[in-house]
Amino acid sequence: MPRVLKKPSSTGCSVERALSLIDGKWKIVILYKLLRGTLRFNELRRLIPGVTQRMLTNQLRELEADGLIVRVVYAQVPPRVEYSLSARGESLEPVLLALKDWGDTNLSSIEAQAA
Amino acid sequence: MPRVLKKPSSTGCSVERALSLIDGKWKIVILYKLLRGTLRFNELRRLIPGVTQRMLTNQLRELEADGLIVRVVYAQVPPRVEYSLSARGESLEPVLLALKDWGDTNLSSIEAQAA
DNA sequence: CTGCATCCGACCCGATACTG
DNA sequence: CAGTATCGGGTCGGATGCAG
Repeated sequence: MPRVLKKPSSTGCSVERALSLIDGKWKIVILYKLLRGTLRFNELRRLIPGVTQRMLTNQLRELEADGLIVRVVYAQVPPRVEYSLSARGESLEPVLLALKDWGDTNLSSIEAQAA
Repeated sequence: MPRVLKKPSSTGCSVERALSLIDGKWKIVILYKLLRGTLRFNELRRLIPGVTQRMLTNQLRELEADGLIVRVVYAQVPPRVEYSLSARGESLEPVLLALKDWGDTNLSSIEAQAA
């Protein structure tokens, strides 16, 4: 497994470094979905149309490695894995909500213009 | 110039679509730097260590196409091009500030843990 | 159900050289 | 100063198949 340094990070300002933790095609959406509570793997998959299981796994692993989410595995058959926000992940709530508010307010006009 | 469809977008929820406007390696940082006021091309370049002029140009073009920034060219020698936030770009301020606050608060502990 | 391994194409993005 | 053009490698990410 590569799992190499994709984040040399410490490039610049705090915004830039904060960004490195949530960059990735799906991380913010995942975090946003988890705001409402714990979700299982396939529940997340259904909530995020377009994500492949490979990418979902990858992004979840990175979020876990960065301490933003918690992964709990129940040793049973069938397997059951639950993902939830860590305290640190929850601290991102203002950012996520600000982004959603902005989207709700501005997306329609922007998409209309772009078309 | 390709400038093709890199954003099929309209994939899912509002957060996801909002995200598509600010994804890209440098967009959020650029927007954040412009919060403080108008900047010229090379000023931005100096403020964002690590960005290449190619990427800076690309990201500025996309931000302009999405109506988040305004590009003003002064016909003179030497050339002078100024970038500033559009009204829509300024409306992102809560998001950008929330992200910076989060970074300031949590980055040190996260980076300590990661190490 | 929840993954991991592999193949493989697409594109991102850096380096470099050149222009008005 | 503020770009554009081109080359090329590295990575992202989709599809598929297999496993516990």
